[in-house]
Amino acid sequence: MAQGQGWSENTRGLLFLTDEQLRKGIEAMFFAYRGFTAGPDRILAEKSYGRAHHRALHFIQRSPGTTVNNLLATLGVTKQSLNRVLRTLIKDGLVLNEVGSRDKRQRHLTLTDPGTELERALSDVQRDRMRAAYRQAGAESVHGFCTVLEAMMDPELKGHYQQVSGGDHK
Amino acid sequence: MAQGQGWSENTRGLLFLTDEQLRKGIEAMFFAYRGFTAGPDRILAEKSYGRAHHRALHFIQRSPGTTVNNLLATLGVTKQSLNRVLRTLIKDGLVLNEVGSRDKRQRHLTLTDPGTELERALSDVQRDRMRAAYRQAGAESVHGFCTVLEAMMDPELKGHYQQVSGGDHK
DNA sequence: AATAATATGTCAGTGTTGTTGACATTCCAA
DNA sequence: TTGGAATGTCAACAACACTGACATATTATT
Repeated sequence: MAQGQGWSENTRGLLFLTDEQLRKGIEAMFFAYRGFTAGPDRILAEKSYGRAHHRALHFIQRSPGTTVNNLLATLGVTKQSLNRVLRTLIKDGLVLNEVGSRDKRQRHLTLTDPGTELERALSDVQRDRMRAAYRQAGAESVHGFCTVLEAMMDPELKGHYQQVSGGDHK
Repeated sequence: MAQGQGWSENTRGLLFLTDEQLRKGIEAMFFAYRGFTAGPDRILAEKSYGRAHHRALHFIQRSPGTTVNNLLATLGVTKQSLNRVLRTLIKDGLVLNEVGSRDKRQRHLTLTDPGTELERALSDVQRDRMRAAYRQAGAESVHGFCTVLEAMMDPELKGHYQQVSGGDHK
């Protein structure tokens, strides 16, 4: 259906993949990512924010009280780049910046009520689209989808992925 | 495995999806896309090109002789943005720009030998990663992966996806 | 106590990639 | 001939990434 057919395995259970099949997968990632970000992008444009703001809000929501260094590692950008985004979010009252109690060098980031609200709005449209795609594809496809995505991550990044969803960070 | 478990379907066969599961899927897309572009990005940085150049090379390779308007629709950017990228690729001798024979307003784009070579290099690292992820995940997962990605595209974009791989354009 | 390392913030400069808006040219078609 | 489509170009601007340098607390180490 998705790729026509032909995901054949050889005798050792290894997938046999033509360049053509791989290229289709590459394009699928490209086009799907466009659809994936289209909804949030529309909302962000109205408030003159960008994807960077969305990502910051998302991961602060995910790990309330996270530190700047934590965010940096997760997002994989420079501190100067993140700082520009955080500054506007703090100035606009969407993010709270509190000095750490144990280590006063650290700044703990949390969403304010308006911040939570915007994050929710962004998350809603993205989850709606995700949900629609998941339902259209079916449970088995969803499992495969996540398995491949996970295999596609940098091993280093995979840590952040697991970490954020699972236990607490230190 | 990928999402722990719990892709339950209700009596009407509809997926039951918690916000948490959907959020994980969103993060998976984010992290996976980083891994997806990491390889090409490294090569591009050396030649002081960007992702936009890669995308242009990819789709010209995919549809040799395509027109600027075709590329615009596929890439979803403005002609000014694409023009800047194409200009450098043409100037650098990676892309050939030929006036159409039937319609002389159109410019048909093809890769030169050096252009093919660079596209090949970019494509190689990306396909290698794709192949590794596919093999790690297995044939069934790959099918599900593509099914979900396709469902995630804008219906409008889905046309380009099918079109480019299948029959001729125009 | 002195020193080193860490965490954060900031300034200045640069580059890629996207956007609008305006305008010119070429050419097809009615 | 006129209208519109296809293409190219100019200027200006914004988002978001980068590097490099520097300042300031705070904590850790010696």
